[in-house]
Amino acid sequence: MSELSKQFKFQDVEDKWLEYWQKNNVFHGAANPQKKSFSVVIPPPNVTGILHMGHALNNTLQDILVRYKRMQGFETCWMAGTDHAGIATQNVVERELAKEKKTRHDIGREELLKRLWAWKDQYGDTIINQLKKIGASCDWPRTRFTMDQEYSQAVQEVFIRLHQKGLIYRGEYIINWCPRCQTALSDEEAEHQEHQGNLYHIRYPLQKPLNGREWIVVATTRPETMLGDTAVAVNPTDERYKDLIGQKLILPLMNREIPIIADDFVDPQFGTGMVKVTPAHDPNDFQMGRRHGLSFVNVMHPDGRMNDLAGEFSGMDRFEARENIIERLRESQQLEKVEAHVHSVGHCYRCHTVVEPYLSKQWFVRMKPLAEPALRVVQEGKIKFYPERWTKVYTNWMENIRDWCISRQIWWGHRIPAWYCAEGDAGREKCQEPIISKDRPVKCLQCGCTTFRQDDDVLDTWFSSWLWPFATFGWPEKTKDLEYFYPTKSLFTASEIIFFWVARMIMAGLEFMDDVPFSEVYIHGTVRDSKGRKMSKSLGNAIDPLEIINEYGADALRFSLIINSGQDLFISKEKFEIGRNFANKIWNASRLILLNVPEGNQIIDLKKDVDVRQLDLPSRWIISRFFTTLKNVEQAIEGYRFSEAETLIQDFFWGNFCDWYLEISKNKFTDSSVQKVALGILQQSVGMIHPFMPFVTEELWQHVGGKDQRCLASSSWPKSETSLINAVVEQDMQALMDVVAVGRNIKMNWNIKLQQEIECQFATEDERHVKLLEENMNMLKSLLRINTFSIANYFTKNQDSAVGVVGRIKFLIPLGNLIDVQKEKQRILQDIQEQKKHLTGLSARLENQDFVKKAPPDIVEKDQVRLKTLTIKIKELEEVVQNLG
RNA sequence: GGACCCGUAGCUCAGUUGGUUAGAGCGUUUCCUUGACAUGGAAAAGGUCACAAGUUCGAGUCUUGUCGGGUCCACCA
Repeated sequence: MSELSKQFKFQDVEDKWLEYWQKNNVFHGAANPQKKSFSVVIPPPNVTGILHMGHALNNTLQDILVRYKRMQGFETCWMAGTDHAGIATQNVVERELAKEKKTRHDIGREELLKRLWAWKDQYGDTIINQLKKIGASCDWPRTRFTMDQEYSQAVQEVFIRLHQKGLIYRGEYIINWCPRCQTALSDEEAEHQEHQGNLYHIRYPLQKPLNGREWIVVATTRPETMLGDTAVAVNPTDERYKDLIGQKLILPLMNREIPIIADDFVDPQFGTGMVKVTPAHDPNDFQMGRRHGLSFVNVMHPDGRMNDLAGEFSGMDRFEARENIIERLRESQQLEKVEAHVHSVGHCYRCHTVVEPYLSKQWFVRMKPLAEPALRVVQEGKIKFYPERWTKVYTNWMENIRDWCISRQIWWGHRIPAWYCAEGDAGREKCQEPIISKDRPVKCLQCGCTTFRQDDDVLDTWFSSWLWPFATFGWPEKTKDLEYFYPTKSLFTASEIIFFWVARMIMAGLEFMDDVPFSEVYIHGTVRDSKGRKMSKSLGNAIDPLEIINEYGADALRFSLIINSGQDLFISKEKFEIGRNFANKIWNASRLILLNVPEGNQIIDLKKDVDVRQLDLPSRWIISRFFTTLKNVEQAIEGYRFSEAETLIQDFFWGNFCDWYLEISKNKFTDSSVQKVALGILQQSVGMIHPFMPFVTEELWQHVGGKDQRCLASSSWPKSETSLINAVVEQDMQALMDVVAVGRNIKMNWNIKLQQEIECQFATEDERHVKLLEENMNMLKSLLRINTFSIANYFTKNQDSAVGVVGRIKFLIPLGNLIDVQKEKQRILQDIQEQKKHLTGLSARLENQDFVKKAPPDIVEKDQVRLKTLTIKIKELEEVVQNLG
């Protein structure tokens, strides 16, 4: 058998296996009626994306499940791809353009698109290649892009269908406007953050003084919008202002006459109880404007500068205008006061500029009809969230859903399939409604004109992402793959994406496929640094997964990320040692076995190829432990408890197999049954660990997996053999391990070297224990270095021995003149005291009639047994003290 | 304003439906290079389970409140 290096050199194997898996098409899945299907779609990263820890976590989780299912024999497809990420990508290319001192308007739409596609061709695969490095077993040849030809067809189809159903409309409303990106955003794309601002109290003079009042005071956080005020509102029930309703005010700085109106919306408690109404710059004011037939005065350019309707402030940036307006009001004594005021301000999720509520004509999706079925499938349990609490977040959003603004004033994206005829553009009343069509219309049915202009806007990126689970399989065509792989099984994502993507995919799936897009949604945490801050490039606290792969290996990255994953993950570089060390441990355990097992082995079936009844206790024990672990690992994976699965694996492989079984077996490798068991457990373990650490296991499989085997990635998951789980064996072995541990403790206590041989005397009243000790004395000898031993029923009086007690097994280790009798006595007396404390508690509980009567009988019985054992133990310890003299 | 999560060893976290003397990894201390591995082995120290009240025979676990930390939602002029 080939020699392994002393350490696992991940550098030597990772690329080799990536290439092998790829070449042999191991990750490809295709419609196969003979097998059950298992499919997952990747959350498509932005084409502009660079792999960060969040991606690494997200994709490792998916990969564990996908590899596990593939090994279990499912026909597996993990759909890969990227998202065109409209605003983000356009921003990147526009920044490049800016270096040439040009804007997109200088070069025009077509030229910009050319550059965008060129950028995509050059850099678009970056993240895909990075994902491959972590071992993600996606069906890579299928890799889709949300602006692929076929995918775009699906997007247009969806737009047209929804429009036909009356679920898409166009209209003038207040939307979130990013003055920097110069586009509309959806409500989800405006991130609200608490902001320490001011509440400005401003005097608006009455046209005619009334009841001694010359002015009224309004409070606002955005004084610049006052230039577009067309009314001031009070609550109709507010006694203070009843007489003012219907009066006129003179808008300061603009000298425009505006009315005082009454509206229920106004909260008399807030501010002064009088609200300035700016219908073109605030969603509430917009509603009031509609209710009261006010005019809509837009005072801002799309780039956030004040426009011609802003009078003397025209041309100023909105925040500059704010300063100037306040200054002017102060000068004219119309600024009554300024209060500090914390309120939340929306920011563009792409460039973090403060968004402006802005009046403009946009396209919207009517959401209520789509939300209702999507809500139902979750309530009925057809889709489950893990952890379950996210159900509530989802439900809450769905129940309060608002219409979705889907048009964007950028150029990178799916152009809206709406066409305007020349007559309509010229103002012809009947031709105002656009024609919805994939292709340019031939003739306007209203006026007969043949000149058309396509809508300039493109669709929100998420308007294509929400089709991902079926558009990637060829929808609207009824492809075999679509039929076979839809619906998918699981979706893995972070909580921020629930509204953007998860919720909308569910709506789209139900609307267009008449079925849920997936049945289980796993929400994982956010990766943070060791101080709990979100990892970000700008903070400079990000740990680059690729750097970790270079330094510690991909397996280490994967294993360490998952085992640390709780709600959020707090990551520092040292944490990746966990995975590196474990990979190395697996490697070296294999090395030990390979050095001792002859070449040419087959895969060992621990049930058929080994007769368990012939095996010694440690072998039966490790087999039982393996199948216990396997069962628990399976349950953990199925329950999306991946970190638990890894803990189970590590406990078994390191804590049981390496620390005990291999230690015991080291000197017994001449025994062919030991060879078989050690190799068999190793083979099965390597399979069990593969979904978590694909590289080291695949490499080892070539050495331990026998001849002519398929690669591990396409092999079978270990077969569960619960009949080989044996609780009695596990208990017996545990007792012997405890003896060893207590014995080592004694040695350590008395400064006896671990490898120094000792004598031992055992005492136990239980015949079974006597047998157990005698049969396994060889094992104890090798682990405790027992020289001679005897088994007695009673200890004779001794002056020179340390004593250990494990359950009902008691043992003496003669120490000769090494022992300090007083010290040993002291130690035991202390132990007795400790035990007595527990005894007191236990007997108090058992004397409590309420406990005896009300607690379940098995619990009471357990405690009674415990009491008995403890009593004997104390008695024996006291005996020992007496014997010490 | 509403909803949610977290608080267990110096650090990061486990702790199933309430039921032994609350666990692990890292870190710390002591010992050990004997051919699988020092990316290793052995042993040890370290906890009033944030606090308070309640339910219960029994609470880290359930309820309520308090304090501390975090997240999300909302038409917060």
